[in-house]
Amino acid sequence: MSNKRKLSHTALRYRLQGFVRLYGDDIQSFEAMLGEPREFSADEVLVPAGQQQSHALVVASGWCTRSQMDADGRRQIINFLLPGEMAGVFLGVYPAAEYQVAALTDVTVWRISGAELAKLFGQAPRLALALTWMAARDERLLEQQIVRLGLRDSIERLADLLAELYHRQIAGGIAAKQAAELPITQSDLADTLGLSRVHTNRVCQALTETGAVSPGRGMIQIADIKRLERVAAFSDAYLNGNGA
Amino acid sequence: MSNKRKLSHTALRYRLQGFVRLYGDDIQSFEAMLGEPREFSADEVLVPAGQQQSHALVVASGWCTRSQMDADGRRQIINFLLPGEMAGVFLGVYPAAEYQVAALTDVTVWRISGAELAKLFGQAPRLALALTWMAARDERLLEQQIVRLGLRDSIERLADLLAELYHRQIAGGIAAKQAAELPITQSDLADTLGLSRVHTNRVCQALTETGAVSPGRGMIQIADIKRLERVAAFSDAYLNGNGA
DNA sequence: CGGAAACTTGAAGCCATTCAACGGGGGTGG
DNA sequence: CCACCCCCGTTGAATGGCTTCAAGTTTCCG
Repeated sequence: MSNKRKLSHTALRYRLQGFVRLYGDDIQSFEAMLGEPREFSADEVLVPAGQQQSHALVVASGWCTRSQMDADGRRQIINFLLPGEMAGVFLGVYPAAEYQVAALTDVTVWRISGAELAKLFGQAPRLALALTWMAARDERLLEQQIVRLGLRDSIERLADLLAELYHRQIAGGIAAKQAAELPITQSDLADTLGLSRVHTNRVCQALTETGAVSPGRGMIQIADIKRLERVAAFSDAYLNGNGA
Repeated sequence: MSNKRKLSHTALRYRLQGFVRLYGDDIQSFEAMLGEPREFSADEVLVPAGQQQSHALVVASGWCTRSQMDADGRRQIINFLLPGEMAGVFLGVYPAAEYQVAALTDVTVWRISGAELAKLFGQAPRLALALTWMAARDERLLEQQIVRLGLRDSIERLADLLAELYHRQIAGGIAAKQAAELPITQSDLADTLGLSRVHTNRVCQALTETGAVSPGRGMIQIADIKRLERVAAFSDAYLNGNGA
C-alpha cells in the first residue's frame, strides 16, 4: 500500500519533469501539499456535475473520466485522467462545471485546495511553470479531441484516441509493456468517440484485423503502436514537450 | 479610426469586467501593454500552424478562427475569436501549435509578449484573475464543442453553436441588435460542425423554417434567440461568470 | 460584363444508428 | 462450490442521416 503510493508519486514526478527541470524542494513542497490520498471504486463519481469546487484533483493511480450527460442520459466523455494528471486547475475562478469526474477503474487521488495552489504559484515558479504547462497540454488534448470528432472517420478516431492514450501512459513513466494495456471498455470508447456501441464494436474488430491492437475484456491491448499510428495518421507533436 | 479603436477597447473592458471588478490602474496598465493594433484582411493567416509563438493575441475588432488542417486539405475550426477575446495565453510554455489563427473578417488585433504577460501576473492580481477566468472560460468552450460534435445531431449542433456565438457577442458588450448578426458563412459553419457544406445548407434552411434565424449572404441573423435555444436545448450556464 | 465565391437543389450511395437477440466471462450470494 | 445474473462483447438486419457528385442560381466585386 505504501509501496503503491510511492509508485503513484513516481507518475506525477515523471510527468512534471517531462518539460521543466525541477529540484528537490519544488517536488517536496508540492508533494507535501498533496496530503493523504483518497480511494474510490470504479464508477464512483468523484466530482458531481454542477457543483462548485474548491479543490483540484491529481490522480495517483487508476483512470478517471471527465464527462457530460445529455438530457436523454447519453454520455460524452470529454477527456480521461491518467495517473499523474490533474483536473480543475481553474477551480475557484469559474462557477460550477456541468461535467462530472468519475472513476473509470479503482482510483487513488489527491486533492489540492485552490488557496494552496495559488500560494504555490507565488512561491515555486518552476513548479508553477510545470503546472501551467500541464494546463496548456490539457487544452491541446481537448483541441485534438475536437479534430478527431469533426474531421476523422470512425477507424481513424479510434486509432488516434488509442495512440494518444498510449503516449500519455508513457509520459507518466510507465513501462512500455504495461502502457500498452488500456483499461477501457468499448462502451467508454463509444462515448468518447461519438459512436454507437454497436458500431464501435465493429470498428474495434476492423482495427484488430490490422494487427494494431488485440482485444480483451474490459481493456484493449496495443499490439503494434507504429501500425496504430499509421492507421490514425497520428502525430504526437501535440503531446511532446520542448524537453527543456 | 481612432474612434474605432476606442470602441474596441470597450469590448475588451466589458469582457474583463464581466467577472472581476477591475479598477482604473488595472485597466490602464493592461491597455498600455497592448500598444498599437495591427490590421489584417479577411482570410489572412495571423498565426501559421507549427510556429512557436512569443506573443498572445487580443482581438480588437472583427472575428478570427483557430483551425487545424487535415492532410487532405479539410479544415476543422476549433474555436472562434470575437472582439475582446484572447488566444495564446499559454504561449511560451508550450511548443508550436498545429493549429493556425486566421482572420474570418477584416480584423484588428493587439499583441502581448509572453514576458509582459508574466510580469502582469506578478503585478496586477485582479487582472491576472480576470485573465485566468478567460482561460478557464475558453477551456469550457472547447469542452462544449466536444459535446456538440459527439452528442448532438446536425440541427442541434447548428442551433447550439449560433446561440453560443450570440451570447459571446453580448458578453463583449455589443448591443443585442448588432449581436444578432453573425459574420459567418455556411462553409465556416460546416467546418466547425463537422458537416459537409451541402448538408449544412439544408440544416440552415431547416433552422430558418423554425423562425429562429434568417439567412443572409456571408452572415446569419438571429431572429429569435429564445426559439434558437429551444431548438438547441441550449444552456448558457457555461458562459456566465459568477458575476462577482 | 465577366468571374469568383456563396448558396441551392437533386439524386445516389454509404457509413453509422437503431432494434433485437444471443454468447460468454466474472463476480456474488445462496 | 455451484448457480445465477449482470455487464461486456458480438452479430444480423433494417433504417436513416449525412456525404458525395454534379450541376445550377444568385450576389457581389472588379
